[in-house]
Amino acid sequence: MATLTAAQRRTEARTAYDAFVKDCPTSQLLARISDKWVSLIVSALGPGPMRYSDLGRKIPGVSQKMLTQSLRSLERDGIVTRTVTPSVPVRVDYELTGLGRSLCCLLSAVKEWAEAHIEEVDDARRQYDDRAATDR
Amino acid sequence: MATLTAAQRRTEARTAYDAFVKDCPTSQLLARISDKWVSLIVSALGPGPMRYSDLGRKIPGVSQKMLTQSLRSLERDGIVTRTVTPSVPVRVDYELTGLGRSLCCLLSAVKEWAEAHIEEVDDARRQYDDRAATDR
DNA sequence: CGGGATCCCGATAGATACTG
DNA sequence: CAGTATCTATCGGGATCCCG
Repeated sequence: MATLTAAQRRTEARTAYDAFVKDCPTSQLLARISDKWVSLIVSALGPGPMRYSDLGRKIPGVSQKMLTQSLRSLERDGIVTRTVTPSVPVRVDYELTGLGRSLCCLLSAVKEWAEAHIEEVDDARRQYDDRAATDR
Repeated sequence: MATLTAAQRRTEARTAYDAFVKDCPTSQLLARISDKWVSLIVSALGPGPMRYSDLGRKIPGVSQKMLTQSLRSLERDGIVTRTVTPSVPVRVDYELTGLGRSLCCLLSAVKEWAEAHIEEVDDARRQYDDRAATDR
């Protein structure tokens, strides 16, 4: 049927596609754990439980907002536990669950990969930039 | 010196801190590869080279903009190669480099973890949400 | 026509200030 | 100490335009 405009066809395809994406929530989970802060937090919690402020200090450049937000999602996802000790002042500890520990191994591996290959990547970047500069 | 205001002291601390973060570019690299689209793209390229449009079709929900942008950074970082075949129409293939393949193993493992544990996470979410609802 | 650049806009991250 | 509130800057998504 040629009476459909290109825009209509695109909209239809998109609708069908959105339904498909909803059926496949793995993408959502992958998006969550592929988050920059999440990987840093989970790696940081690997050795053992930590307090909120310790996490903030250990993780370079995280804002309180993102720290709180990431920890909340991780708690909701059953990857960390949040333990409040009602002393004065309050003390809040975060710890990996079993699920979290199994994830920690993988994310730590990624973190170590980054540390191990940072030089190669840096070289590649310089080459790329030089090339781009001379190509004009 | 007590003549510094709290704001000044904070600014100083921040300046020193920024320098430290710049000295530690590992965070930047980790941020790059911990990106949602990057992990999907690298995993998708694992089996072999792919065309731009095939990637767009294989990866759920990626926009052209992010696809292009992510591929450019990955190319710059020496993780993928971009090969243009000047036919009509043009054909552009992307392929993992050796560096990219070493990363691919790790990211695929993360992706598989997500697929394997999606149910546990879903259960945890439901529990968390129920708890939150009844806690009021 | 495939691959990509551009513009516009809503969503989201970050900095800062404030609070139980 | 462990957050919340608020404001702004940046980023992602969608539509549109472009070029070979």
